[in-house]
Amino acid sequence: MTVTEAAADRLVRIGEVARGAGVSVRAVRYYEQQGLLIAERSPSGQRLYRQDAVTLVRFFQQMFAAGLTSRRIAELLPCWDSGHTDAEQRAMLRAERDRIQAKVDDLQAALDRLDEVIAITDTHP
Amino acid sequence: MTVTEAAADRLVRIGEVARGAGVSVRAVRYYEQQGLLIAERSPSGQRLYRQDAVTLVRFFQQMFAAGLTSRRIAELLPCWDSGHTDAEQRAMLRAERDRIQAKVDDLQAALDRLDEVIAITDTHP
DNA sequence: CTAAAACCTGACGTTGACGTCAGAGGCAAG
DNA sequence: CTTGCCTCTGACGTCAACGTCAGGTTTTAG
Repeated sequence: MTVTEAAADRLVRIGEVARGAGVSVRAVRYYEQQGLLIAERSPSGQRLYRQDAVTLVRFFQQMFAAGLTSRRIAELLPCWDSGHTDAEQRAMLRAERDRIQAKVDDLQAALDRLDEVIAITDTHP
Repeated sequence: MTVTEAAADRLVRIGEVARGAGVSVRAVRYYEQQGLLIAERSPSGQRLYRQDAVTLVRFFQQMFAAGLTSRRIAELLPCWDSGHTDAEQRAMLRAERDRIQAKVDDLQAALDRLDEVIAITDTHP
C-alpha cells in the first residue's frame, strides 16, 4: 500500500465532510438516513467517512438542485458506482433528463419576461 | 359601450378561471389570500373575475416555476400593472433575474452530468 | 321542484430537505 | 481534571403552495 493510497484512505469525521462540501452536519446525517451515504463507525460510534465523501455530497447537492429527490438519487446511485444500468434505470435517467430540460426551458421563459420588464422599467424612470 | 368591451368585461366564476389556466380552484383562492388576485363578489358572495384573470394566473404559475414566492410576486405586481418601479423594486427584479440565471446554469450542469451517464450506459449495455 | 354541480368558509394534512433543541457522551489541550 | 469543541440519538419544527375534508349555500339542468 503506497503513501498515496494511505492518504486516500484517511478517514474523516462528519464535521470535516460537511465543511468540505459546504453543507450542514445535519444534512450529511440526513443523507445517510436516506441511504445515500454509508459511513464506518469508530469504536465510540462516531461516523468515519472516506475523503471522496465530500465529492459525493457535492454531487447530491447538484442533483437536489436539479429537482431529484433523495429516493431517486438512491435508485440511480448504482449507475455511477458500477457504470451498469438496467432498463428501468435508463428510463429514469431519461425521464429526469427530460424533466430538467423542460424546467430549463420554463426558467428561460420566465427569465425573458423578467428581462423584458427590466428593460422597460430602466428606460421608463 | 361596444360589444367588444362588453365581452371583455364579462365576469367569470372561479371554476372557469381555474380550468382556463389549468390550475385547481383551491389554487385560485390561495392567490387571492396572498393578495395576488382581486375578485369582485356576486350578491351571494361568489367570486367574479375578469377574463384576463386567466392570463394573470398563468403568469403566476410561470413565476412560481421560476422560484418566486407569492410574497415576492405581490411585491412586484405593480411593475406589471403600472409599468413604474422604485429603486427597491428594480433591485428585486435584478436579484430574481440573477437568481434564475444561476439556477439555469446549475440545471444545465446537472443536465450535462446526466447526459454523460446516459451516453456511457447506452454504449455500455 | 329536485338533484347535481359548483361555490363558500374554515381548518387541518402533505411533502422534502433539512433546522433546531435536549440530553448525553467523546476527545485533544492546558 | 476540566474546559471547550465535536459528535451521538431521538424527536419536534419549518416553509410554501397547495390538497383535502366538513358542513353549508347557490346556481344550473331537466
